[in-house]
Amino acid sequence: MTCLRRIAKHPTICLIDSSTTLPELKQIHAHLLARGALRDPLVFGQFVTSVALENPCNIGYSDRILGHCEAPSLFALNSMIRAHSKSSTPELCFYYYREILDSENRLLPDNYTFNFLIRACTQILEPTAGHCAHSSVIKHGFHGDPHVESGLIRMYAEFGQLGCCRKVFNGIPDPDLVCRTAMLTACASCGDVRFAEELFNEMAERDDVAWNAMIASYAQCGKSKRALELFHAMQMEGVTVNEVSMVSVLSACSHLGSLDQGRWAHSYITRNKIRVTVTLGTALIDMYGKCGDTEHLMEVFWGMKERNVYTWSSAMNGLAMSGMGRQCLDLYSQMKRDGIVPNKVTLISVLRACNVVGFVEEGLRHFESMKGTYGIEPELEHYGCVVDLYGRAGLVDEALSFISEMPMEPHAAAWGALLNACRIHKKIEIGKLAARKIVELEAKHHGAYVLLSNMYAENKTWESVDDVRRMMKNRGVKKPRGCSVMEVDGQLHEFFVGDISHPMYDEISVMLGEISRRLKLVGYVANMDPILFDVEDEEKEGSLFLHSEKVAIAFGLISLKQGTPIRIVKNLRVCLDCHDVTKLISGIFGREIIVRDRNRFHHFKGGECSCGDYW
DNA sequence: TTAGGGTTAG
Repeated sequence: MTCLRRIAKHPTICLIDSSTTLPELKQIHAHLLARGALRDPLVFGQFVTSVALENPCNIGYSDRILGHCEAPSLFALNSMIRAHSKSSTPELCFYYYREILDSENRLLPDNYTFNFLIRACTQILEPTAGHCAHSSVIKHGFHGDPHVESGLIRMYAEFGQLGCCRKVFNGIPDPDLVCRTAMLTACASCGDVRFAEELFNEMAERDDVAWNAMIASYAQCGKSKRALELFHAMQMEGVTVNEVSMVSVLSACSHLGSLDQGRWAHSYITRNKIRVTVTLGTALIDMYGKCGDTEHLMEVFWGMKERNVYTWSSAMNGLAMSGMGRQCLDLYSQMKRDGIVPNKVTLISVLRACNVVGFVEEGLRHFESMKGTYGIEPELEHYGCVVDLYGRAGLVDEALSFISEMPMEPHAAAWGALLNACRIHKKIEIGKLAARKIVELEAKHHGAYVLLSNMYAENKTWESVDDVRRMMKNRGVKKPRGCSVMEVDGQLHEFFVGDISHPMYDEISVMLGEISRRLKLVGYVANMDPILFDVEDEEKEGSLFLHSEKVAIAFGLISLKQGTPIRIVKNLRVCLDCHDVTKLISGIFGREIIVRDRNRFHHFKGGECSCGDYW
């Protein structure tokens, strides 16, 4: 097909490809002009199209050629809209659309025009322009075109306007598979995964793309288990699995922190010779990072032939999460040496890396470089990282003045970072201020109450602890239920705080007793502070030993053979007592325990934790 | 001679 198309082109135009430079283009252009070839509208159209599409750097050259052309064809103008819709200048599509409408040779836009124009509106995320384009579609009678309709569904989904997606979809008398799949994705991305499911179930025929769309929808909305189940159903149906399916599967494994299933997915890719594209490689890196396996993360990373900014950022994020700040910063230097330009996401990993190793000066330098060197405007997340950076280093006053000088309204997370620092460095007054600010911003932010109460408790000001508790109850603030997940033989086991429903709870209970006995032998005294702020379950149970990660560890000790690390994923931050106990268990039982909490990994080994007791 | 649905990092 490609061959035929290429033969259809003028032989000189066939020389233009993605590596063609501007001087080479000028030569080709001069050659065609000298032979009068460009007088043929077909050759002219092919020429501007190739110039604009083959190498995005040359779009400007096509713009200039078109500027000198008295009556460009619809094909040439459509090609320019198409090229700009994919470029960094999608707004120029509207200029060319206007050129069509105002053309001296009375051109009329066709279905191709609208298809490309809709893509441009999607690209620039401009709902007003999108609605105008939609009106023009109707005015010119192209609303029945399936290419245009699916484009509109995608566009409205990007705008988050699910109602508009529905209107378009419901207006199609007999939507084809492509439109149904576009609608399925639109629903899921706008938060209605149930309707997406309904559409999927109603499909009379489903191809690999439809299956991939449904799996991706589950993975993206956090229904990771469901995504994996659907993937297995897809295999059972004999539908071809490709690299797109595997990206979503890996993303689900990352979310679950399920290393066993992630490893299985990796071996599936190898066994089935699935092409490891940049995207798939990045998903593998992300999976290993989020499962705390930095060794395989680096193995995949260095094994990749091509790496983009996503690949580097994923690897850096994985290292930072595991507390390997130095390695993360080394990778950052290497990335820049390789000519990859960092973006705002990369910088978050850089700042977090500085955080975990306590490099305040270096962190501030990178923060400054964002705008100064890379022209990236720091966002709330970056400011939050700097507050954390100061706070962890004990520079609480500096953290406070940094927040006060932020160019935008600080968000709850920035104050939260300060509050955490105040708790650790025992700065009650600033802590109170931070907590008040958080509650002002988010009245039901349970973390603020918990940290504040914790701080009072450590300071032994019990009346204030009671006040905070009362405030929480009056305002209906509830701490989310603690949950730890661990995997044994590919099976996920969930443990909720105070939950005794696990079928092996009797054995777990015996192991908890054994842990308790051995902890006492080494002189462990329960750190009772955390119990003070758990106004819900844990207090009622009256025992810190019901915290979900302790139960999960006990289960790990009895169900995983010696030498196998115990890997746990927790939905909240690890509490002080669990952290102390886990360190001790790792020493007493000689087990490596890896806990992923809400923020990072804690690698417990030989009585120590990789976070250095700062989290 | 040009088009539509599914995939990656905070």
